[in-house]
Parts: sequence; C-alpha cells; structure tokens
Amino acid sequence: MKIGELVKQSGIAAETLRYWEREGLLSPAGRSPSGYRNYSKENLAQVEFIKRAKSVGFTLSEIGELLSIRVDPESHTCGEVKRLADSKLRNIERKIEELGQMHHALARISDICCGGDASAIRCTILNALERGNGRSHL
Amino acid sequence: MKIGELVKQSGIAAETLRYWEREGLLSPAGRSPSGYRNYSKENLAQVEFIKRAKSVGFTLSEIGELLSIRVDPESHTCGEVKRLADSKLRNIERKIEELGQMHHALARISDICCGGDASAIRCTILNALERGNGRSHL
DNA sequence: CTTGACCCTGGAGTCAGCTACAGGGTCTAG
DNA sequence: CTAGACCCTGTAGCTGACTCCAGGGTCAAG
Repeated sequence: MKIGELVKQSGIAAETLRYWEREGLLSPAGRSPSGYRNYSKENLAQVEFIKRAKSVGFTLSEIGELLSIRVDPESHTCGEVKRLADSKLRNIERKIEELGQMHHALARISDICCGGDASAIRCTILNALERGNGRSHL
Repeated sequence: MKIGELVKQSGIAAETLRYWEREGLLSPAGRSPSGYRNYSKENLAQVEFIKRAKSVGFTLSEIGELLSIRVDPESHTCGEVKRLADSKLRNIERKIEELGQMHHALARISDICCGGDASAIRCTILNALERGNGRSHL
C-alpha cells in the first residue's frame, strides 16, 4: 500500500511516517518504480507497535531499541526488555512525584485565596510566590 | 549589584538571567556607564518570585502574566490570579492522570514478564506492544 | 490532454527554556 | 601596564517529535 493508505489505516500523518523512517523506526517494504513508498501488512503492524509503545511513554529512540529486539528476539532476552520497561516505569514515577509536589504546593496556596473581585494587593497566591514559606515547593 | 553577584545570590546562571530579560521577565534597575547591568534588591526579589513560580509549574509566559499583576496589583483582582493558578492546577492534574495511565498500562505488561535470561521470543511485554489488548493504554 | 489528487526530496520552522560560543570591551589588583 | 576576571552583544545550537513548505514528479479519470 502507498503512504496515503497507511495514513488511513494507522491514523498517523504521512509527514510523521516519513519522519519515523528518517529516525530509523520504519522502513517501507519497498519502492515503486517511480519512487513511491510501498508498505506491507508488517509495516502496518510495526506502526501499531510504535503507537502502543508511544502510548506507554517510550521515546522514539527507546522504541528503536524495542524494535531491534522485536525483529530478532532470539538474540535478546526477556530481561533486556523488562529492564527497558522498568527504567521507563521509574522515570514515569519520578515525573508523577514531581508533578504531585507541584500540585500539592500550588493547591495549598491557591486554596487560601479568596479568588474574588477584590484587588490583588493582598492576594495570598502572590504573597506566597513573593515570600515562599520555607518548604521545598513553597 | 552586577550580574555575577546576582548569580551568586540567586543561583541562576547569568545566561539565564539575560534570557529572562529578553523574554521580558526581568529588567535590571539600570546600567552602568559602561553598559553593565545593575540589579537592585527588588530585582533579586523578582528572581526569587520567578523561581518559586517555576517550581510550582508555571511557564515563563505565565510568569510574565503573574509579574505584570505583581507590579500593579491594584488594577487586578484575586480572581484573576486564582484563575491562573487553578488552570495550572487542572493542567497538572491532566498530566498526572496521563502519566498514571501510562504507568498503569506499562506496569501491568511488565509485571507478567519473567525478566529472565530466556530469549525474548515469547516476551509478554513485546507481545503486549505487538497486539494490544483492547484497552485504551494497551 | 488536462486536471487534480497523490507522491517525492530537502530544508526550514515550531515549541520551551535554556546553553554555548565568538569576538569584543571594562575593571581591578599588583 | 598588564593579566585575568568580569561583562557585553549577537548568533547558533540543543532537546524531541514533529510540521510545513517549495518545487517538483506520477498517476488515473474524463
């Protein structure tokens, strides 16, 4: 199938598919005489693989590693794959933790703000940002 | 004080302070005859304000808005400030939610992987990425 | 035979928030 | 007077994942 068909089947933009190809994630099965990319069923499966890997947070370069394992799984171990997954999990946990701290700090200073039409001169949010309060995130 | 002193007092790199200035967040109180930036105590306070606002997740352009309220709070209301804070809170919540879903999905497929030295041919993680399983995030 | 949809390449631009020069001027201690 | 620390501007590069564009070739329908 040509790229337009793959776009329809996969929901991924043509520019993006070509970008993934440049990044080494997706090689079309072949080319037509006139240079048009020809994609196979396997190519479509690979695009779906990439989409799923993206949806759980892998970066394109990590997906590249996963794909190289996928094409030759005999030469790799479960352990390798699990290490990739678990390091990504730790990574996600760190981000959640950071965001949680931000949320906690911001919620605390926002909660005590009246939020009314009074002038912002004594706004507690502004004051908290102005002075901090000794804790790490405000 | 000159920029090097502000760097010491604030812990923010000189390049970054100049960058913030280009972005309209921080204007030095003045310039020496030779063109060196002169920073005041108020400038230092402003840098601390920016640091705190960053630490709770505001972007530089949002911080710009907060700063413009800060310099003229009479013309603004608590409500304005709280709306900024609350929209940022919703924003953080969305990101946490997204990451939580990624974490959930990835943990689920990682947990059932043996992680051993066996070849990756039947690796459950790879299989899950290959086939999906009908849920939104795998 | 032409129109319009489709495809190609290569390169530049986008977002945020820096960071790193290069090539110069200034200031201060000895 | 000179060495070295400091400061200036302007420009370019970095990250990641696209996104857009110009300028062209290809293909099928009518």
